[in-house]
Order: sequence, then structure tokens, then C-alpha cells
Amino acid sequence: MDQKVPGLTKEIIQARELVMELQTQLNPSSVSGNVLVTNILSIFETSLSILNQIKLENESTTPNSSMGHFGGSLFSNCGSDLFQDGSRKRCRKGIVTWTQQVRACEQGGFEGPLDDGYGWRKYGQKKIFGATYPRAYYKCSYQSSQNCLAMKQVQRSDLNSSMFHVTYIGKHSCNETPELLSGQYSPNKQGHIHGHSRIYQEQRADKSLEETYMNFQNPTVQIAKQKDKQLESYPSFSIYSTISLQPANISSNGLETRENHFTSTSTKMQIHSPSPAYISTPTTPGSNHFGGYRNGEELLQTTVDSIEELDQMISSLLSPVATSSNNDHPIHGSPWNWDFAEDYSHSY
DNA sequence: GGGATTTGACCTGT
DNA sequence: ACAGGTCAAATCCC
Repeated sequence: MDQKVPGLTKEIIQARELVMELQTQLNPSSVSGNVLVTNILSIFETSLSILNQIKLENESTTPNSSMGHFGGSLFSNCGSDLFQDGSRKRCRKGIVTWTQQVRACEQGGFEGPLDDGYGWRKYGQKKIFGATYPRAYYKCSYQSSQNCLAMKQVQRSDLNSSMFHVTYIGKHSCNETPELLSGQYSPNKQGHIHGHSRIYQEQRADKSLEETYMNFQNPTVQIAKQKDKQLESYPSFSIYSTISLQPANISSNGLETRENHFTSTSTKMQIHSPSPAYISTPTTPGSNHFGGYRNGEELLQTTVDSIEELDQMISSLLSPVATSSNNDHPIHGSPWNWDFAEDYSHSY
């Protein structure tokens, strides 16, 4: 098997390039077409991650990775968190952690702040051994004022530089609710966070995102950037996260069986949403749902049976209804099922 | 002025 | 010993 990994990796990379080429020839107005292509690319990304992990496991003397991988998200069971780069994450007992893949699209403009509407404060950035790009560490802005212990780590994918791996650690205990889903997280709306206007906050977030992106894009950039910050002309891009529409097949030990990613690609779909962490979802095992999560709490879920329905859902998400400022549930009238799912909680 | 980010130093787990 | 994670002073930016 391990001898075949390089060949298989090469084949997948070739296929991915072909799909990328196909994507450039797609009609931009074809939502479902773009969704499918994006989903295929995401599957390639996942496949490459798996192959890389297999390779790392074969190379290491500790082959027992206990990382579960669900769709675009990775759940840690905290036994031996083996990352893509082969590094291990410190075990955090009793704390929910999950990873999601967030796509950065260089062609687009900024669709909004990098993060999920919560306020994050960057407290560190570290070069990770064996990884091309550094990992950035964030804490909830309200850690000190509200003792919120939520954190996240952002690292650009080595295998697909347009993808970021975002690891959320812990749930928010602060009172601040993300405003994107409630329609208040609009660049045109003002609010105040800790004495700063929302606009200022978003400008900071956008700048942070931009700089973070540049750091991840080229680890050496930050040195030059520091000297020449005002003169740098950065490319614009937007961040999209993935939504898994089909749950991963889960084996008896609770971990996804990898083969099923390949055999069920016709029904396992992902769409990219302009609202990053809100709609992205670690797929809940064992249910055929389309869910959204917000820092560990599932926001919504529904079942998708057809492309038409998917289109309708996307339209709902992108419609003005979804950005109405006074809705507790901003996607009224959409085919979403607002029954909140059981906590998928992966506390260990 | 004050909050956020940067980054080298330090801490901690393996 | 080493690598990941965190701290905190310096710096940035509004």
C-alpha cells in the first residue's frame, strides 16, 4: 500500500489540476456546477490529506493515529492527535476541539472577516516543524472580560495552499453571539465591541486576514512585510468554508472509513459559503443532514436530496432574507430545518 | 490613548 | 532534547 501512495498522490494531483481547469471554464452563474467542482476539489484535498497521513504514519514508528476525519472537519479524540504535518497536539481533556478546512479563493474579493463573527485576538504564531506555513493562535477577545476560554488555530494547508485548517478549541462561554447569521455582521452596519466600532473591528479583521494570508502564503513574506508594510500590495481573496452535505461513513470505532469518501462522492457534496465558520460543519456521524456549526454548537440542519434543493438553499443563504438584521433565525422561508441537533460534542 | 498584532523568550508535554 | 503552545514587551494602527 505505502509503495503505491506516491503514484496515487500524483494521479490525484493531476485530476485536481484538470478539475481546476474545468472550473475556469465554468459559467460563474452556474451555482450548482461550481458547487460540484468545488466539492470535487475538496474531496481531492481530503484524499491528499489522507494519503499524506498514511505516508507519515508509515514513516513514523507510532502508526496509531486516532484522528477522526469527518468531511471537511477533523475531530480530535485526544488520544494521539496526529496532524497533517505529523506533529502532535497537546491533549486537552474535557475540551471540545474540531478542525475545519477553510478555502481561500484568491480570485474573489473580501467577503467578510476571516473569522466567524466572534472576536478573536491573535496571541501567537509558530513555525511548525515539517510544515511549510506557520500556525497562528487565537483566543476569544472576551477571555479576560468574560473568562471565555475558546481558542482557535489557523494553519495553511501544505497540500493545497488555497486551504486553511482551522482548529477550534473549546466552546465560547462569552455572551457575544456571532452576528453573521443574525444578519448584523454586515460591513455596512455599525456596532460596538469593547469600545471599538464594528467597522473598525472589521477593518482590523480584514487586515488581519490579509496579513495572515500573506504570512501563510509565503512564510518569508512577514519579514519583508514588516519593513515595507505600507507599500505592499496584497492580492485580494475571500475565505470560504466547506459544508458537508453527506455524513461520512463511520466505522464501528467511531472513525470514518476512508474508502467511503471515494465510493460515495456522488452524494457527498460540499458547498462553499461566504460566511465562514457559521455554516461550515463538521458532519454529524450517522445522520443525513446539512448542518451548520458555530463554535461547537450546531446551528441548523436539514437534508438535501437534490441539486435543485441545494440551489434553493444556497439562494436562501445568499438572499437578503439571510442578512435581515432583526431575525433571530435569519433564514426564515428557507428549506432549513431549525431543529437543533444533538450536540455532536467530542469532549474527551 | 488604547486595543490588536508581532515575535522572541519561556513553559510544558512527550 | 525537541516541538508545540503561551506569554508579554514592543510595535502597529485607528
